[in-house]
Amino acid sequence: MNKYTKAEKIRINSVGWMMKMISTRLDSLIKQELKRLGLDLKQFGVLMALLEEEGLTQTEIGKKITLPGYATTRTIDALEKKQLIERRTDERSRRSYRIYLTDKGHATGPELFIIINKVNEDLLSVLPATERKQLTTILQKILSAGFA
Amino acid sequence: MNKYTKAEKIRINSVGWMMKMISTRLDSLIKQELKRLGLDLKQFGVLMALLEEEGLTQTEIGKKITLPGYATTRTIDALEKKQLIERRTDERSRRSYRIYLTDKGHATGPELFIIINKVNEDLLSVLPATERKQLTTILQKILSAGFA
DNA sequence: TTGCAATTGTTGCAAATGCAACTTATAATG
DNA sequence: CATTATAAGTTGCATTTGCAACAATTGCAA
Repeated sequence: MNKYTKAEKIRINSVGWMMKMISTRLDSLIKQELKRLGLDLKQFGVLMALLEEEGLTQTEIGKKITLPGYATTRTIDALEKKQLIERRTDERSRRSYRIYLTDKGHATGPELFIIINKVNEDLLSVLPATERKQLTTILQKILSAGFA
Repeated sequence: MNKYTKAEKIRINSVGWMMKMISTRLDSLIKQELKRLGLDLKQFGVLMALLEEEGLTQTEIGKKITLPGYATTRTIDALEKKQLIERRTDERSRRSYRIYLTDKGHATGPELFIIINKVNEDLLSVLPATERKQLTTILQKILSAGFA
């Protein structure tokens, strides 16, 4: 017979389970780093989306970072109150806003990039370059196939 | 110059970011599947931990699935109310419980395994066997190195 | 042994979350 | 056009969450 129970085999071999474990840890690390900027994970996500492309609607932002509408609204409320972003009227449609970073918002960019790089380095530190590349390629493949 | 902004490069190349994206999607898929069992993600985690090994203390369960103490308490409260698990006194220590699955709890095992397998299959469907193996190996390496 | 520190688990309460309903605006259809 | 459907965004409210304080027990060290 086998020295593992069924559940143990699953935990050890399940890519999904392992990804969730790692992701939980990533959240915790990032949250920790964000604390000194006074930001939370959602705000971080919205800022990253806008650093990538400004002038998005709220819905577009939500899609990009997988955030439901009501949460996007509230996160943008919070970021606007901190004066990191601003809602501008969309001249093509009166029911949507176009979201832009303020100068203060742009200034957070470098700090956020540092956090991401630091966390990625932590995550990948045990892997040689070959495996880092393999992992990157594989994840890109999964995502570009429409998963998430 | 480069056709990508800095943030876009990060999003595309960041292993951490991609993992978080995928993990969010995994949560959503699993949550969806769990709905018909009347369970949430935390309860799912606790049950998986116990299917792997019974008789753990609450703290041990929390460590295994990365759940803080207060959440473990409440999740176990809920599972006990559903009669899927039971708290037994620990004869070695009067401040901790040993948690066991009930018959009803054991019976959920196969259903949970099916969910995991299904979600994993979705996740990996675009990858050939070689890459599946690579990914598994790499993730195991990261985790066994103490990340998470 | 006694006193202090650490562990285990629980809980009150404020804050965050998620659902569903809602408003307003645009698109589509006859 | 008028009507209906869809989309964008907001919000009330109940539930869930997370922090911090707590009680109870055990470990440790003087």
